[in-house]
Amino acid sequence: MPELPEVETVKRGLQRLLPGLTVTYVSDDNPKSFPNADADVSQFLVGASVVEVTRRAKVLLIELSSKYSLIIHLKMTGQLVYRAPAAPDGAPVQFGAGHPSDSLIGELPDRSTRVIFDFDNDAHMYFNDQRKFGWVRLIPTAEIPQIDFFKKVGPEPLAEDFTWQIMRDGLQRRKNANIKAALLDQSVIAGVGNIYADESLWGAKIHPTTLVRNLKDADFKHLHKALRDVLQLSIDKGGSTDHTYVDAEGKRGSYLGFANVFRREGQPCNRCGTIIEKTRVAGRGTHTCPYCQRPAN
DNA sequence: CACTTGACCTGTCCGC
DNA sequence: TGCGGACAGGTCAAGT
Repeated sequence: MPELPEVETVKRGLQRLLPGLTVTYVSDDNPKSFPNADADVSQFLVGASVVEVTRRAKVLLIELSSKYSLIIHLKMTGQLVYRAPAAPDGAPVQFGAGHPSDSLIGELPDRSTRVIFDFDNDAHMYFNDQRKFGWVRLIPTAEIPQIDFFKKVGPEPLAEDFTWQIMRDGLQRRKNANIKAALLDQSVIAGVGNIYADESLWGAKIHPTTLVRNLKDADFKHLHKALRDVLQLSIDKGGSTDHTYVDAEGKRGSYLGFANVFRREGQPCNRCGTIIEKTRVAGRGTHTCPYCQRPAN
């Protein structure tokens, strides 16, 4: 579910809310969701305080004062929601408290809650995950760079030094694959998923089945700009919410209201009016304008 | 090695 | 209304 803009939105919310808070208790209902939440590591979790919340690719990192960090992957349906304690009558509502009016989710925990973190200010953070693909792990902060995923993950597409040439050279390692599969490859570019692959290819007027080896420099330049623009726009809109994604306060993102192709099959293209089609490319639902994005091979 | 496909889970939606 | 099957935004492992 969550791709780079969604994880970035969650990270920003948690970075405002968590630093300085101390973990007082952790419970989990599913060993898969927090495979090493046992006595070996809990001593580095309970009693530790949050130093900083960061993001790399689609992974959240919560650095703790114990020299350990929580690593969290939301995968398809994961949520990480902070709830402040209910305000006493007459007291001002705390930032991060439940917002019944605009929150997508209600009472927590609910049946998708897998892990609950309690903090010393009586707030809770809920890791919810309907499909149980996501996970939380606690590992020494110094060992993070040695994890296979971080060793092979590609560059951050919004980094200042992510030039179109770097993007071209990375994608050309997958020269015989189609461009959609290459964009989804986390070792080529970090954080791109199905939504922003489709949106950026529409922006660059490239058909998703086009083989990477058939793309020209002009295509890579257009794709580079389209990808960065669409990721930044989505972050500005708080990410995309289809049905399960919410930010750190349980609120939906509004990017899908600005999407040009994703989930718009049967509707007219915003550029030329041709009806948007949905097909299957690289094993994923894929949205294109058949006029703007004509297959090149 | 490069590339594609299936599996992991649960919930929802669509057609019969 | 009920039921089976397809599908869902991510990543691995296993297959060709």
